[in-house]
Amino acid sequence: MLKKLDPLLHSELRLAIMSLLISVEKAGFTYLKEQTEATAGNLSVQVTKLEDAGYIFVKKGFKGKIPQTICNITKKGIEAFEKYVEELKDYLKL
Amino acid sequence: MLKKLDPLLHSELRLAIMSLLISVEKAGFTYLKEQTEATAGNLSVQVTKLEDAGYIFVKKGFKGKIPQTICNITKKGIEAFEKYVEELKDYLKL
DNA sequence: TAAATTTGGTTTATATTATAAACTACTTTA
DNA sequence: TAAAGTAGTTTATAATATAAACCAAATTTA
Repeated sequence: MLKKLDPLLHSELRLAIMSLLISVEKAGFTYLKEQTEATAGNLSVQVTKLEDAGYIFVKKGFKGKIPQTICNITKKGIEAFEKYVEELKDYLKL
Repeated sequence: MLKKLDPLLHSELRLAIMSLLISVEKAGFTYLKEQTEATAGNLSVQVTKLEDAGYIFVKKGFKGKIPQTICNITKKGIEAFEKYVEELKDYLKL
């Protein structure tokens, strides 16, 4: 039987964010925006959702005088991502 | 760069339908309903969307006196599914 | 140095999508 | 023949994604 997929990860943009954070471990808002080609508004909303879920950790600071938002994936986020991948494999016949 | 995923396949229920049809080649509405555990209404809507896209072919007939809807995956559907799997692999780091 | 533009976002409104509830048409069973 | 079951569709609503509008501060330009 196919398992219910984590709806928080089964979203193109949120999955892309998580995928990037799995690789780089830490990334700025602007980097994520460039890589995903999302609008700032959409990215802001989805980052907040991932943060609320405890999948990522967001730290706000400054790079010189310019505000900077840094995102890190959490242990919980890594586990959720890995679980999602395993569940999705059944759908994809992998 | 991560590719844009086919929105028609990036839906849990539609993906489940396609996944089942890839395996069995042909399936009745009731079989799909049992396997996916979807409500009939939701299933009906999603089947129609896949049909409209040309990803599946729907044949309506009768099993005795009882109406029966049979779904088959099309060549286009198989190709779209395979493309989706390849694109998604980048997200999943597979 | 004042106005315009850019950077780095958030908030809010709207469009899209998913889902469930209500309904239809027919059949079987009590 | 009334009630319940089968096999769905249509329609209304809830959830989600996305974009547009907005904000504050910094930087560039005239």
